[in-house]
Amino acid sequence: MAREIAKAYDPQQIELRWADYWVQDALFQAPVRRSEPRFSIALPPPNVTGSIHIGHMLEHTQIDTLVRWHRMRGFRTLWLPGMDHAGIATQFVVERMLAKEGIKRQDLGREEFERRVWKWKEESGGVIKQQMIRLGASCDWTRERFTLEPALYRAVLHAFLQFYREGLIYRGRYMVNWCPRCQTAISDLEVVHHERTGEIWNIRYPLMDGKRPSAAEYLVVATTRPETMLGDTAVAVNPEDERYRRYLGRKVMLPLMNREIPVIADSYVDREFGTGVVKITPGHDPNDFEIGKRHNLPEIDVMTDDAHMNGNAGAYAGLERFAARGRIVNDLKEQGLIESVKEHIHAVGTCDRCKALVEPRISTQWFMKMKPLAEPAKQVVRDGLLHVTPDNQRTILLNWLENIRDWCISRQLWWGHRIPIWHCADCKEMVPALDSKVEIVKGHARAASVPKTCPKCGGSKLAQDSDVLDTWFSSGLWPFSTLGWPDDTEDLRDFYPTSLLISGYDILFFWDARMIMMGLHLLDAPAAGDLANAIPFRRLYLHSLVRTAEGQKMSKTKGTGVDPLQLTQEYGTDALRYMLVSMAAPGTDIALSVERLGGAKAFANKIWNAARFIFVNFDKVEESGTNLEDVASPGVREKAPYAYEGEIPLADEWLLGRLAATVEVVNEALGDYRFHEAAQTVYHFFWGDFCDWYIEWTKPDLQDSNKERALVAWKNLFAAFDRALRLLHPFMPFISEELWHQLPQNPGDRSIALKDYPSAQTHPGTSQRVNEFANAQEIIGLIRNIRAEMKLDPKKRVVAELFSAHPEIRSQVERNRSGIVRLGLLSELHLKAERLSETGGLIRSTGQFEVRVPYAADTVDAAAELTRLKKEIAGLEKAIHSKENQLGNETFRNRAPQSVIEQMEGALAEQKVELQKLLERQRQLKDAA
RNA sequence: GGGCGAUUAGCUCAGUGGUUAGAGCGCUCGCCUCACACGCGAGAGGUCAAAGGUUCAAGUCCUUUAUCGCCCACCA
Repeated sequence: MAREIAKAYDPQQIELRWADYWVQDALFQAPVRRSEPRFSIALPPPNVTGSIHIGHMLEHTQIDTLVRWHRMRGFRTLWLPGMDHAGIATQFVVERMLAKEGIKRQDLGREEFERRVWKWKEESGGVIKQQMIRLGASCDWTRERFTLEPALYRAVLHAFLQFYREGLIYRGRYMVNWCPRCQTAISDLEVVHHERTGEIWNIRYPLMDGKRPSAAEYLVVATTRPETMLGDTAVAVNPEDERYRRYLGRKVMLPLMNREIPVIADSYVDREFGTGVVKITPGHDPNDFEIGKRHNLPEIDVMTDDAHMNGNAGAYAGLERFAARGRIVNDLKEQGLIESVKEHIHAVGTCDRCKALVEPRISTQWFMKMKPLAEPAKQVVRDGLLHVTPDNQRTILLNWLENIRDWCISRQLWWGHRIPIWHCADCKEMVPALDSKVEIVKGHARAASVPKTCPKCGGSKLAQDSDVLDTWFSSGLWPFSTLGWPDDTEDLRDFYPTSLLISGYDILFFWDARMIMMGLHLLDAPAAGDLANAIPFRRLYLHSLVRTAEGQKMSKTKGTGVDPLQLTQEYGTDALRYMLVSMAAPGTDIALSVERLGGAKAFANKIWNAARFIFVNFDKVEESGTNLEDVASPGVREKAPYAYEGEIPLADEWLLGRLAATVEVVNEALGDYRFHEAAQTVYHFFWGDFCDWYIEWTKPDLQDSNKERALVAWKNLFAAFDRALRLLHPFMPFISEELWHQLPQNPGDRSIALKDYPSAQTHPGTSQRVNEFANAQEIIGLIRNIRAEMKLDPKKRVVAELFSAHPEIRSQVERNRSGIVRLGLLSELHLKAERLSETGGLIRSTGQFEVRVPYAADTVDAAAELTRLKKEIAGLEKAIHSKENQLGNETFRNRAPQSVIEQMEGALAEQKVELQKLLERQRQLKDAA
């Protein structure tokens, strides 16, 4: 019966089918509480802001490769998926959509707006899940989580209340980063600094002369933001600065505002910079805020939430901040108070999300004390309880933890976890939720144990804080909240700490560091000091970022983003996965390459066609009465390799040896996240070893008229193919699954993903036989080289001669004569008893043997051959000299390891023999000419 | 301003102190050989950014320089 192997490899035909199958049958549901070693990993939850991009694809491919690899090696494997509500980002997306209808969120009101965002979340989350399924992520969808679902809201409440009780969360009026577009405070991390060329204005502040500003005396201050001067409450000089000492205690007139402000001394001021006089605006500059505190200066906020000038801005009230700047500069000019304007390069802070210019501003917000939390985190990172790859990221992380500052966790948004604090309208007391219970109202969670009366004044007018938490607060709980924390669940006991976190290095501080700190703090308590079991992941791998072919960061707004689904349709998911993984060397970003993608597809195509070869040819065998079951059933495959006449055929043994070696390299490489190395090794095994040599070598055996011989060949081939597919599976899950199902399987075996990974210990092969095959390969290579050099008709069979001084090699050649003859396209192969003559033939040689194809004089370009020889001789001489030098060096002989010396001596001896041959051929060729 | 990284074949990049430094793509030559032209076979192509140092031995470790990136940072 003919197999159904389509003539052309068409990933579209197979991938969707298996993607659905894997999910429908819940093949990747993680079993609880069994004895095997476990491997658990939490998916970095994608934001529900849209769809999967190529960066997710890289991340998911790397995770999936490791997850499938572990699962196949017998680990009880959990990959827990889910999504992040992504407060500010999602709210931004929905607001933008509403804006197209001309609606603002305030028009809808909080409740209706939240309803709209939920609706969006359902759509976007659904799309992302479908994409992930389509891309073959082998996660456990039965455990899918969402950061805003009731169980996770409960975890947030629990964590918040604990931190609050412990005094690690506090509320206060401080300078924060304010995004006027998003109209919320944002954390330091969410401010992205950009170098921009702007202007710096030097402005004269007249000194007060009694009751009136002096016409002649003034101080010059510099500013890049003239609009903030309306909030100035002092000017400052360095206390050591002789130039200005005499002005201390005097006042200047703040231009435009007609406000007298003092000249103060503060060591913060750099005498060397500018004029050495600084205007102090405590309401709009973080440093000035600190100085203001030191000197008890008033703080004047001159702007509104949306960055217009407010009532404190005098005549400029109502103007947008940059319009105000223009007007102010103009007015100062008219009054002759601008001393000079210069171009100035400085870093401006922008909102990570919406790119608006961030305004430093005093505001009442919630903060988290980070220093106490950072200490244990530093410890686990420093002591290696948490293993970080690449290593340089470890330093970066430690550095950041060392310099950590408090975290502003409140956001003036509507989409997120509402802060579980109630404010008493009468006495302003803050009352936390009584416990972390949640109730479901209209399908969504909220705190259930709401305080009804104020414990301080007994008042009953309690209103919940209107702010929500920074989205990273809930993300920070992800590795344990998803497993049921704060309850002591079976999943939590079984899968926590997770084995590994794979994330992009761009969110190392945002997310990874916070998970470490929060996990250590919140889960440490029961076991008192047992950091190793509180840590949220034992290993951390920071993957690279995918860039455009030009090396630019991908960006949707610039249109340089790439849709992975589209690439999938064109090249296949397996090809895209393979391309990403094969380029994923730790620590280096990936430039997306269409060429590499094409190469990856060619690889998939190669695999497909190898399968076609096997099955199409087996059809012919089947016609003669042998069933597929007879040679390829799981039981038959398992017992391979099979021997013929008491000996395992050379190619079979060699191939299995290569497989074992490949598995060993793959295991080591994946264990160290060297995905590229693992992928390339697999590639060379399958293409080079399996297709180019093994299949080519065994073709005649498969058709051997001796039925027993043929059956052995088929059995070994099917077994090898099965193992090769399993080797490939973590990298290319779809094609390997598809082809694996073409083999007979036990009824209970539902997927290759649940079968064993090939072992490096099985049939590593004896070095003797592996070497024998390698020699045959080398001889064939020499023959082919001669043929190409002589420009022989590729179909023309020729006579060749072979000489080797080693009896073992001579007998090897006898044993493998037919293969050499066939792959070298020879008519005859003569084993000679003495060195081959250069005249009348073209010779290629190694230290071990030499091969000669006799020629008619006109088939070879003697001059070209001489050039080639000369070059080869030069290279060889160089190598020999360097070895002789080293070996002649006494210190080398004393200090180098014995193995290195022996290896070198062996190689030197061989190279010397080879050099003699080359020199002799050169001489003969010259003589003939 | 502080920190981190990169510089290797035409291009994109691997490379764990130890034989004459590798891969993919591209290039050259020859082949539609009954699995595959997304293929087969054979080749060409590199004073490893520069200089100095450590070492028996350096693409690999150290120092300096140059160029290009990235991250962090409150210099008006």
